[in-house]
Amino acid sequence: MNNEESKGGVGPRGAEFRGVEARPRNWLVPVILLSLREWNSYGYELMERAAAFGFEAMNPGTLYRTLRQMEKEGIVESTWETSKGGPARRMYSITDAGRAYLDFWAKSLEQYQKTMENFFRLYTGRPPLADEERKERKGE
Amino acid sequence: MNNEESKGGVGPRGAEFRGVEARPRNWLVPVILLSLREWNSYGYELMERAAAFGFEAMNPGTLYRTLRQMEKEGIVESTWETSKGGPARRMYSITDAGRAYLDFWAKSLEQYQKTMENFFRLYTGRPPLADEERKERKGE
DNA sequence: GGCATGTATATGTAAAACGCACATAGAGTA
DNA sequence: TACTCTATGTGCGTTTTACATATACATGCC
Repeated sequence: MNNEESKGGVGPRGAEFRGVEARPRNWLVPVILLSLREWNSYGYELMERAAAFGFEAMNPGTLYRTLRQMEKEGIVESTWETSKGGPARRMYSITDAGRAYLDFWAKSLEQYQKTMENFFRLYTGRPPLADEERKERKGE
Repeated sequence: MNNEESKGGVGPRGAEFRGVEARPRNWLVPVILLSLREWNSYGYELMERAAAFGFEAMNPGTLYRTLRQMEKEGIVESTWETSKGGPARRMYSITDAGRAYLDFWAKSLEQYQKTMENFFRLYTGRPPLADEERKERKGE
């Protein structure tokens, strides 16, 4: 949130709230692994596929750095491909360790989905207390 | 993932995968705001409530620092409370800006929930390609 | 009194993740 | 030649977060 906007009292209503990014850390990793489980691919193509999972405005640097890191961890492997027309590509494929890692992510995400449902049950289900009730509770 | 474990080929199967944290960045913020929307509270109590939303092993430092940051941003406000027995508490309440912020978070989370459903549709719904098919696809 | 325990808040530091800007280069085409 | 599209990468600073540590009040117990 920007300071100049919150001063008014009501707060900002525009679309620009700072730090609201409703996806987990390293979300790119499971997305890449899921893509690679379907078919082998390379950075530039994976970037387009990632757009469908919340990475509409993806920075190339982030993707390529992530891929290198993943390879270092052994969850993907790559071969340098120079045969096709255009610039050379680094073709990636998922490893067995990568599949295990993806499974682990899936379990973790499933758990988190339940937590989010909890959140929404409280958020939508129970309306916030009226001013009077809140004031009493405050004195409590 | 640890290197020594991924060398075998199959990869680790234990519970210790590095960097898998399936909750969104700043998840603590909407959790606190939701709690404060119900009733005013203070750090120590908020910590216990956050446990129900994926913060079972919460570090106090993280929470208190987050609360201060949130106050600086104007989405919560606090008063120093010395009346009760025990150490003094900093009582927090949500502001109007905070409610707007929470609403924004909720929309963002809803969006992300759909993305996760997409993920699971691909993950569970469509089984991974068999080895033969993958090999063909690899050669393209 | 002295001491342990539970409650309550806070800082210091360092690593990891991430966004943004920028760099490099092959291939086709006008 | 110059321009564009494809393709891969590095440098750098900010933010987020985990972990360790510090402080202090209140209560009960010996």
